[in-house]
Amino acid sequence: MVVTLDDVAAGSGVSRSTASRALSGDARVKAATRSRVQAVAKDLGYSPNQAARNLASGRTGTVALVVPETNLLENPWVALVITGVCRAARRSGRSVTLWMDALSTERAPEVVRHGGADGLVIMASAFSREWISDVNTTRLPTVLVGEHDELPDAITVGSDNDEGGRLVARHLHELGHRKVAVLAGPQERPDARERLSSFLAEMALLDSPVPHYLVAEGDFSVGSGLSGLTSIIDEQPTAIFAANDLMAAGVLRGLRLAGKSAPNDVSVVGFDNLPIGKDLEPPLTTVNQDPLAMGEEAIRLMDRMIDGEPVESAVIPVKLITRRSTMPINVPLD
Amino acid sequence: MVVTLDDVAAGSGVSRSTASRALSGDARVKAATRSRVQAVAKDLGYSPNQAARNLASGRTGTVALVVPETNLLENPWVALVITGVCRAARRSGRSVTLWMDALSTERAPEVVRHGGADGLVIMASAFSREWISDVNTTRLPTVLVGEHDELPDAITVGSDNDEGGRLVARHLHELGHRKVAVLAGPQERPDARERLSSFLAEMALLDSPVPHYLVAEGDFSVGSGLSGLTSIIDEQPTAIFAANDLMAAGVLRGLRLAGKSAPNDVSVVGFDNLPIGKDLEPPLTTVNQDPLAMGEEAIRLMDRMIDGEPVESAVIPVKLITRRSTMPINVPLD
DNA sequence: TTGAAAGCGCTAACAC
DNA sequence: GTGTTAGCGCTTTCAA
Repeated sequence: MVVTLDDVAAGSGVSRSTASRALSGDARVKAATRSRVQAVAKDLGYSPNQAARNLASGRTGTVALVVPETNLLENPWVALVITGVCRAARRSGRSVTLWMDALSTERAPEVVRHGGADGLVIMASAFSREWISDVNTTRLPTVLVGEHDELPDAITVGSDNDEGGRLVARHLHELGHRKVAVLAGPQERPDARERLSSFLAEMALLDSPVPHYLVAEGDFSVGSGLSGLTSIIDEQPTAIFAANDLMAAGVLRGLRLAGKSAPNDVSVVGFDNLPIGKDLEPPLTTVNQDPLAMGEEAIRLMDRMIDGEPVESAVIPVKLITRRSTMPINVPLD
Repeated sequence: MVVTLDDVAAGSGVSRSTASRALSGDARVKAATRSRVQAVAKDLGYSPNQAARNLASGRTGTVALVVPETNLLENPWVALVITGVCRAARRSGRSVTLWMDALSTERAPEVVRHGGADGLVIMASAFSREWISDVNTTRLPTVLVGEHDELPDAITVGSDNDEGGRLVARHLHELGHRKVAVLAGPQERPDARERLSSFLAEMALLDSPVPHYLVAEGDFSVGSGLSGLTSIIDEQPTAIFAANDLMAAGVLRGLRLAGKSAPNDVSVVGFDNLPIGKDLEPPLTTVNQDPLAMGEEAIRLMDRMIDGEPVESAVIPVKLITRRSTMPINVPLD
């Protein structure tokens, strides 16, 4: 509505095309011309009309970030991924459209399909079945944060859940625990399955296979940690591995309600390393994921895909964070 | 690149304009025509090119949501506001560009100024001084979530901090507390000032004025709750009002470190009603804000502003949530 | 190294 | 109720 490229061109005595090139850093314009145009542009307070630019170039400079609403509300982990995505997007000159939707199929795919964004970054757990076909028809570059069963060939950025599960097994084993219970995540999720299977595999390797009756399944919520606990506590395990921190928090609360406490009665390990882990009582031993790095990696891959370069899924390393919720067996504290 | 409006028009035997009107729900097209066009569009898999639409209409259908990165990381409260904004935006057919930036002045205002969005929703605490001039030059409709000193005339959506502070005062007074300490928020923030002044005013009304040496200032972080506690605990207050939940969490931790506990030794009240409050030990008495409602209200105001209607700042009610971190004085528990 | 010209796909007066 | 006609502001061949 205000200052257009034509104004800048006229003001600097060049054609519109040259002005355009100068401002977008085209190598072909003479340095003197470029700086003159830039000066005029700044002088006039010119800023490009994004819509026109998008229309002419066929690109939007935008990535759509699809997040399940429930997750952002309950799970700080998602906030970190978002942060990473925003940071990286900004660095590569993109803007981020936040799509906190994902559950109603209607609008999102449509808007996204055309003109909304150059690419899609999706929190895998946001995926309903319906979405999948849409993502497939959409020929947009897509990166999944976390794996998803329905899209096995997708480009993903994941944590090393396999290594994570094994780290926990080794840690508990080293502390002397031989009767260890697992509160697994929802087994329809690949990450939850991997944490469980790797943990069980490693325990078996360590000659301490975990019997069936010491395995329960939750849904990654605090509440399911609490209720899941009741189904295994009677077996008197000396340690419990909860497949995420929220369930671990539920376990700790449940133990308190049952008049027991960690780590004296039972050692407890989580997974995620959410910020709240430090503030639990006792502070939680857990597996650190790096959601910030995952978000950044997602954008890195996305940039590549948009430029038509070949890319491969990425796995971000994890590490064990030892805090006070685990302790060696046979060495009562206090 | 693929199916355009012209294709739809041709396919349904109408002009492009009619097709356009039919698809955008213009009341002037005959119902029969509309449904025919819509059918063809669906059939062809048409979806509108957003950029072209924006360019032609001069609107983007987008609001930019500006959030300080640190807040999203540390403060779940912000996640709730974002959720509210996204929900409401979706309902009114807008998309949300997340601007997790705000600290570097450079790019944000420029991109936002032209073509990026129809309006700005800003978390007030994101505001650096530099931003302010930019927001003023930008003639974009702007809604602040929370007040900001530098923009006293802005349209804002705030919580009723005044009422909140008074609710806390009355609650503690009713429980019999007469020696109450305050851990205030950073006094450069209007909300922090209001919570403090209203609390002090109400205590004075109740004939229990709070002396200077029982007032400390923190920065709304857990750490500052912990350190702030040390400066008041020697005075042996029977209750502490921390001006947000994060500081209250710090206070609880500090009390434990000092070998004391809430509520037996000291009652503790927070402000915000963050989800973690329930999981603290003991569960935290606090003032509930409704960030979800704030986010939604922000979009409601924004829609109005974009349509050129007059709007006024909104204040969202608060209420006291009583949990176990406060108890009557003189009645030892356990 | 620069300019001229042709759209990108759509909306919105303005006629009919 | 529907068609005609201009652009929206920019990028991008294609020539020069």
